[in-house]
Amino acid sequence: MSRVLLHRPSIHDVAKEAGLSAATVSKVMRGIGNVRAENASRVNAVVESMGYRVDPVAADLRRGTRRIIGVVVPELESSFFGSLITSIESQTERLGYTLVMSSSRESETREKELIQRLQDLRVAGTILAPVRSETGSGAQLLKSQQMSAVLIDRVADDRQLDTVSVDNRMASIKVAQLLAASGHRHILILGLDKKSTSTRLRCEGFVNEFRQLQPSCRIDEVFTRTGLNGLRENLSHYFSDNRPTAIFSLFLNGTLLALSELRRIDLHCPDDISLIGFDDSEWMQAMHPAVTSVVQPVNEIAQQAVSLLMRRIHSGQADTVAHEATCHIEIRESVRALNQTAR
Amino acid sequence: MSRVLLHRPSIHDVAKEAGLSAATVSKVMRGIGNVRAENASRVNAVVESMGYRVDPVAADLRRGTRRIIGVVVPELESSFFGSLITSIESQTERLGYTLVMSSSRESETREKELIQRLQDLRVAGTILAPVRSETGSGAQLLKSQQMSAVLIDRVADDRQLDTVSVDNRMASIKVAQLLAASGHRHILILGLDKKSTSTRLRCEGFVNEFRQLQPSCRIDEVFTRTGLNGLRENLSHYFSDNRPTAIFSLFLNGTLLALSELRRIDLHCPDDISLIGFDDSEWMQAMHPAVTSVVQPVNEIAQQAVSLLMRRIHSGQADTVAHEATCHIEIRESVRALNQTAR
DNA sequence: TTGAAAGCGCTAACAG
DNA sequence: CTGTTAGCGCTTTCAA
Repeated sequence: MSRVLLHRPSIHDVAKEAGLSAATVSKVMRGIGNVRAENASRVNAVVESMGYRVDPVAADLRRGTRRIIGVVVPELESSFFGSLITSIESQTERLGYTLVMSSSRESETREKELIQRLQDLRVAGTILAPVRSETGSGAQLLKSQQMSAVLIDRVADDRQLDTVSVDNRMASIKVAQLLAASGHRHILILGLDKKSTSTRLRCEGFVNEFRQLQPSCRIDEVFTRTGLNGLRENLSHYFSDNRPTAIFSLFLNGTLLALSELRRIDLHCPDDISLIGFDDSEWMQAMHPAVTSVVQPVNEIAQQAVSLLMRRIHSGQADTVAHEATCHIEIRESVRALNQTAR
Repeated sequence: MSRVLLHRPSIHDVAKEAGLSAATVSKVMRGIGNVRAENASRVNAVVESMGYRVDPVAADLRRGTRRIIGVVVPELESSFFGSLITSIESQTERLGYTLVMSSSRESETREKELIQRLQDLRVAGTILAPVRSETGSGAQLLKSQQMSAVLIDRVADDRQLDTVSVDNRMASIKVAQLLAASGHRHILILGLDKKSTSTRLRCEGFVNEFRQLQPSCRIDEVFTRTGLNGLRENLSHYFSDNRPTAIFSLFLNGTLLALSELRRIDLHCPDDISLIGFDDSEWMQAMHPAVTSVVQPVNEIAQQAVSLLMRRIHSGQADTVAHEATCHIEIRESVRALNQTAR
């Protein structure tokens, strides 16, 4: 005897059709409370036939909670943040949260607006990967609004917010050890602007360790403030007078650029020069030579971020933790020992 | 005289504090209706001092609308979908919508679940970039639930849903024209599996046009069903007996792979062989040689998708449109004319 | 085991 | 111009 509904059925429509109350239907939907088996199955039948589905927004409103988590990243064009978000998504949806993610496009102003919007949405929690400029004004807002939040990736020490980052220094130390053990003495470090904390840590970690392992070493640095093309020019110029035996790139496109420049000046990798760089990419294993890289543990970062966020959401006050995930080096063909002697 | 509130202030808290009604505050917040200037500024003052912000979720509930748009893409790891989403985001947020995006991770099952979840959320509209398998079951769900939706990217003809795709055939025709005009006769086409519609169109478009322009041509094809590494093997094997004068890659990583393989067998690009490929990437212009590529108009796709979706949301019934955006070729150094004669 | 009533935070209709 | 009333769709007492 069901009338045709113009709009989607509400819990009351179901209740009416089943000859029960909305409260009972609600209990059945959530699988809790004591409902007579007979009534429960009647409700289920009606739900089925009407195609009823609980409106999570209305449910949240009533409950006074929002099963939403906000994520703000500086960009979505790179595979790093792409896979990070993908991983965060699978963590959070398992917990029943909906993700609202957006890109600040490296704009600090936009970052703040986005956080404000998340705050307006009354999200349960926020995961923020700050913009490069790192003045931390987004984080500031998170704190002043007392939002449950965790900072990831480009993270300055923070005493009020949980943070998850990668142990950049240790990763670079491992690179230094690898190259030193392979007999390299003359290294080129390739990077973009030197301002960001992670770049600085990667640089420092390498230089300190390498100098210690190979006191008679030479470490050159090629940086730029004018993007990839600027870096290419500097690199080109550098290679006109210099022949390091290994290149350590601090970011993905630097590795690609190095590959291209080596080609141009006809230096063979790894025969003439070794190459290792931060960030792994799908094509690296299919390349010739397959490229050795420092891989950031994206899943661990995501998993830690989500679990810290959950802790923060549920336990409110708690001591802040700063998790540092460990990178590992994916050894492939592009790094080779200098002197094939011995053994 | 304001008490300290434990929770965030509601519109009633503001009303009470301002000595007015919630309805009046609501009018002020939305900047509509007639409110005495004096009262309006009092409301604004209180709003300011209490830090009040409208709860868009509650507002939507009451209004019976959801200012949410759902987006489902097959993956977020590639820069294509990353920038597509970034572009969609800036379009939709200008219109006051919040984006809920997620990755189906190339899983058809997951795609359906995600759409179902968007339906549960009562989203105003959905933008779907279907998974590669293209059986269209996600699209089917969209239709059967009568959701406002538009399909993008990998799109089969659809009579019930608006679609936005790229004119793959025409793009490949342009590539054929470029290579033919440059005197090439022996071409290698590089691709992943040949099942997907866009791959097929790209292939067909090129082959037909090229054969017509250069009747005495030879077109080889190297594909694979075993990922990038499989493609590399096939490519390697191919080059042991063949020397085309140009390579046309149907996807981004293919271009990279070709570059690497050319390096391995010491063929110089573009002196010995020309290279052009689908999808543009930041590094291409910084490479040596800078890589000529077919660039998909991401912004146009996003803009069309959003405007078609809005039309669908607001005008409900309307004839379905299938928009095809035009690719352009970014000419750089990797393609060169064969015979530098004449002129 | 069930349902009536209240109300999450907001907006819309309408009477004053 | 303003306030009262009545919900949006749901969950949660709490009395029956």
